[in-house]
Amino acid sequence: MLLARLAHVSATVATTPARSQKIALLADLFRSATPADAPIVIPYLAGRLPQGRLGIGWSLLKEPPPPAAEPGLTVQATDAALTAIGAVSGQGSQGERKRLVRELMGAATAEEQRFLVGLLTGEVRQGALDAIAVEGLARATEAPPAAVRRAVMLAGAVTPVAEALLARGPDALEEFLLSVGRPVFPMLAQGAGSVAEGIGKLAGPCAVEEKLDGIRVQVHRDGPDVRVYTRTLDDITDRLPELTAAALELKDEAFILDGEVIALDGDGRPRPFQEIAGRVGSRVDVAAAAAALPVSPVFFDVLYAAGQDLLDLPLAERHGHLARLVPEPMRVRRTVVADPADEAELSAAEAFFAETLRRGHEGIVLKDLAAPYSAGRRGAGWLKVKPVHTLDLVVLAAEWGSGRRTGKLSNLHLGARRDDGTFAMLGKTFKGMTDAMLAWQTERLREIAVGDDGFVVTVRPELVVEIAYDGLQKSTRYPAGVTLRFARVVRYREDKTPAEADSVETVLANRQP
DNA sequence: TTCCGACAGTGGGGTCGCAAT
DNA sequence: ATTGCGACCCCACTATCGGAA
Repeated sequence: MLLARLAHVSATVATTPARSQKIALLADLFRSATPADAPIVIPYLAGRLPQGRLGIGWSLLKEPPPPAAEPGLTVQATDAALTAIGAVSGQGSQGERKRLVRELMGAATAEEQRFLVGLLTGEVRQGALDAIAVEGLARATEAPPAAVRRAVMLAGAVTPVAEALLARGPDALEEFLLSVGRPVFPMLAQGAGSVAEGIGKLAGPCAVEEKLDGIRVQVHRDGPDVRVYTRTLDDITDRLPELTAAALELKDEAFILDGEVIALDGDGRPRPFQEIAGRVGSRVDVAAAAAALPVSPVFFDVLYAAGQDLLDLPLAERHGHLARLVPEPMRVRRTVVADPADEAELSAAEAFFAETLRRGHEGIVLKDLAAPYSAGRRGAGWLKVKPVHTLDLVVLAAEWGSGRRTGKLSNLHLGARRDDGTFAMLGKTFKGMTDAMLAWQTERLREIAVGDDGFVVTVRPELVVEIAYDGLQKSTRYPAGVTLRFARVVRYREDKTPAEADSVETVLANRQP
């Protein structure tokens, strides 16, 4: 198959708003893929490379060679070229990689170049990624969509499922069972505004668990063999020897556990997320990193134990297995609300939330005790509740948006007031704005603009905006030495002048101990 | 007919490792 | 030694489609 065909379908999908139509377009393409093309075509149309990330970013792609006039690249030749690029490494490799990338891009037509840039940077922006591609695969192979989705979640990737389906038809889905050693996509939580709101939404018996601010891990043990995976199913076993040791201490021979890795002070308080992320990211000298910051796993779910797949069991039963398998200090703290209509239980849940924050943790997760483990879904069965802080900050500048925000001023630079009347930038945000706010702020900011370099529009510091954020983190980038975590716009405060905005002192005083 | 679940898009900061400067 | 880039950790929020209610 020619790459031109994929690129054209991708471009068509991008301009088609209806999801049903996107699925039909993808299914058509998948049906005409040969067995050799399919393992390439399907991930490509899901916005993924079969090789995973290749270390090619904007810097290697920003000045493409002139496009080819006629399409000649096949899908398989493209895949072979990318595999070759991925294999180049070591001193002086950047020049060779650049040459190979230019060679590939030079063989591509303009439409193919656009597609390749999206694919290589991970931004295909066709309004269809994994989920829609999986629907298209189901349509093309006449397999039940729900069964295909489940197989993909259990396989941890689309490609093996696609290959099996195309080779052997819908019956092949039965091969995709939960198995120890093969990671599955973890279940995720949705947000809730408050404890009461979350419990109300679940509308049934629920667990209230501490939400720990670390790195999500899935730990597999099969006899002496232990593997540790991240949320995106990267294998990080070698970076966290403590987890292998912990898993081998448990009495069962085979299990899959879901949990969080954190680090604790001598007095039991959690270390900041940044430190744990640094530890988990350290690959070169693991022993030194482990000595400097030992980490502990805290488990909250079990997917496989006692020789069985537990995914479809209700949480209440899975937790029974967890409690049997994992000793209490290695389990997340929790309480249970048996009757959401019981005022006393509700206030106990509120008290648990407050206590969790006092202990220095991020928040809580409310979990429906009847819900199965929905691998890979941001299911309604788990709801996270975190405290929200707000500040009134001054807009210092704004960046021109991209994609559907092209032509709109989008990403705001936020400043806190200093005593001398200047402002200290605390970070940026593009979140929380409706289309109407985006249009309004574009107009308003242009009125007070003092400069535009084509990327950033600097403005007179006159507009005050209320910003919600999850907390402060240390920063070397911003002048106050801190930045806002997960900042988002709540509303503009046209009733406030910059002189009434929050000061740097106020921000630092609110810092968590 | 209205409501709501699931997706995709639009980017945020930090940290590590690697290659180039 | 320092700098820039890319991968991957954490992530919030809005708009939209289409099935559920």
